[in-house]
Amino acid sequence: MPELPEVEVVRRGLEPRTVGRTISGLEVLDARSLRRQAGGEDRLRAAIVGRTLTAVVRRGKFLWWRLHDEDGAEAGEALAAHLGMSGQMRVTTPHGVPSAPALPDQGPAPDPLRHRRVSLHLDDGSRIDFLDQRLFGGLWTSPLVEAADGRAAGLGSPDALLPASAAHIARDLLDPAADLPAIARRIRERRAPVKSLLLAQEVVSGIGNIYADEALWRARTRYDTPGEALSQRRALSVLRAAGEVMERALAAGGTSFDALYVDVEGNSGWFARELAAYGREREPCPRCGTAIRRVPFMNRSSHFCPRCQRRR
DNA sequence: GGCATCCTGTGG
DNA sequence: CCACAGGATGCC
Repeated sequence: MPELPEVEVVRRGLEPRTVGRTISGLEVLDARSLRRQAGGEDRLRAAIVGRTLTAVVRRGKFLWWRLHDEDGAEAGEALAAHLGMSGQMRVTTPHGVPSAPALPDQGPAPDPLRHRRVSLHLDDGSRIDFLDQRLFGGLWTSPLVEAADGRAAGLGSPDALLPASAAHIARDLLDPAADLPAIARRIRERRAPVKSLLLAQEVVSGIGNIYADEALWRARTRYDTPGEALSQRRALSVLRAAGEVMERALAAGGTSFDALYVDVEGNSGWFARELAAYGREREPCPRCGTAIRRVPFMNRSSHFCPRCQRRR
């Protein structure tokens, strides 16, 4: 579940079901999901089994659990997770899988545990399953470091500690500590197309291909406008548009095109219906009626209205 | 800073 | 068979 709103939906699902529980076991069905774990499965198991999950935190698309030892001491490292293109976190309880509905009118629900790669067993008998069709995501531990500005590291914890492996990730647009004028200035220092800057997680995090196209549509700006061609005002308007569209998507439970993108109970989000540009090639622009175009961009696609989105 | 690369799967 | 898919990274 790729972009910020979908990851935040997962974080909110995990929080009440995992915080305060202790990890009692680790099951690795596919070691490729541990690619980022130094020392592999054995080291991961040694680092997490017996420890208690005390917070679930998110910055951009990175998630992590804070860990405490049996004696209550901070463990000094986090259990980090990234969902990649196709990762899911699913919670199962001792009473069985909490039903797995997909989108409406989609026929029979697929096997809810297809592509299960790693499971965490918790002391209350529940299980967190990490599912990942394409294996771009994963789980790993990483030592905690202090955020450069000393502010809360992400959503879900008040302190400034974050995993070293996420320390290069900028703050996201739902983070109260994000400095929008400063982000806008960084965008304007660069010649690269504004869309690639929106996707650069070290500039501003959480935005992916869907919400980049949606933000640019809302701000009436073309994907290939050079960052340096934007006024401060327009750069800020693009960032505000991105923040707003992600807020709205979060309120709708995220964007789901198929059963790959679901919350911890297997439910889809409903924001796909509200997308104006992404995935709407040849459909009329909701603002001016011109057909939305799709063009190749950076090994993927950009969707835009050729009439009301301008280079500026 | 742009591009291939890591993967599996679906749809035409 | 080919194109395409919500991402991050490592390498010129």
